[in-house]
Amino acid sequence: MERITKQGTAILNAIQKAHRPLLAQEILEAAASDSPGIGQATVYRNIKALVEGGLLSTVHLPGENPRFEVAHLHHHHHFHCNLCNKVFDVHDCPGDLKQLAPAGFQVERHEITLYGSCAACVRQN
Amino acid sequence: MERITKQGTAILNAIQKAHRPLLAQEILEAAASDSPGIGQATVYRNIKALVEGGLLSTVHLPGENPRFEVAHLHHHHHFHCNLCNKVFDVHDCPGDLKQLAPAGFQVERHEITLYGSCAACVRQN
DNA sequence: CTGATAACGATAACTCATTATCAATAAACC
DNA sequence: GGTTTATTGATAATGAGTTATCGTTATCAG
Repeated sequence: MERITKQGTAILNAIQKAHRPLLAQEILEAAASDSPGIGQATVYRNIKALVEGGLLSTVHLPGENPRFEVAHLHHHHHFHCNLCNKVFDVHDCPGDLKQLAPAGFQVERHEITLYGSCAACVRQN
Repeated sequence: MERITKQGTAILNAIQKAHRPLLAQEILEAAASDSPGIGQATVYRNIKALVEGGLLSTVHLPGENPRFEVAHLHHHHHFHCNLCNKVFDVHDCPGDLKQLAPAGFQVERHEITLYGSCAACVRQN
């Protein structure tokens, strides 16, 4: 990725504007509005380069395909809307969860996924 | 699954004795000690029937293949050991996490995954 | 502007977990 | 014990996501 291309710009823009983690498929669809006819191979190629370059981070939710968002340094979690299936960042955290683990276990890290209805879907129902 | 077979018994026994969620591969290995030469197709077939029958529940952790455990009714979470890669049940829970979500979002459910070292691995290091 | 070549798009290939196929085996009813 | 047929095991096939291939296009240094 040494050259600046219309497709590469469309892909990065799509992710930056979303403010939430996107599936490869969602990135393809969003980038296609800036760069019609963009191929999925191009999307995968660019995502891979951006992740390796540290600009994007990969978000794994249970039982779902990876999503990608602009790399944040701060600790955060995710919310999956059961109605629109979009995923949103959750910037709050209950804090230390070490005490949840059984005796003798050492907790280094935790992941929390919330499920429910996002604000937009709540309004529509 | 109308008939009781050596293989089916070995599979269910392996899962019941584990007291933790097992991958299909782990079930195959554990059942093979009771029923040598058991095929992976048999493991998948039996798992599927047991899940459909409600005896097993499927556990999804972020970015990992499904695991299977004896169906619990009570709410619980999971711990993934970074050293041995085994997954354990965590019976404690911080409780209500509704307040973590952004304004306007309705939280119905949550999943927590803890990562670190299990008691056995802590002892060995 | 022009040449070198990075990146693209279409599509084939790959990976890996899971499922289907089918002949052989073994439950379980008689 | 004999018969029926559900289940097994070996393996081929499937499916979904991702990656490789390769001729074409387009970026950009000179």
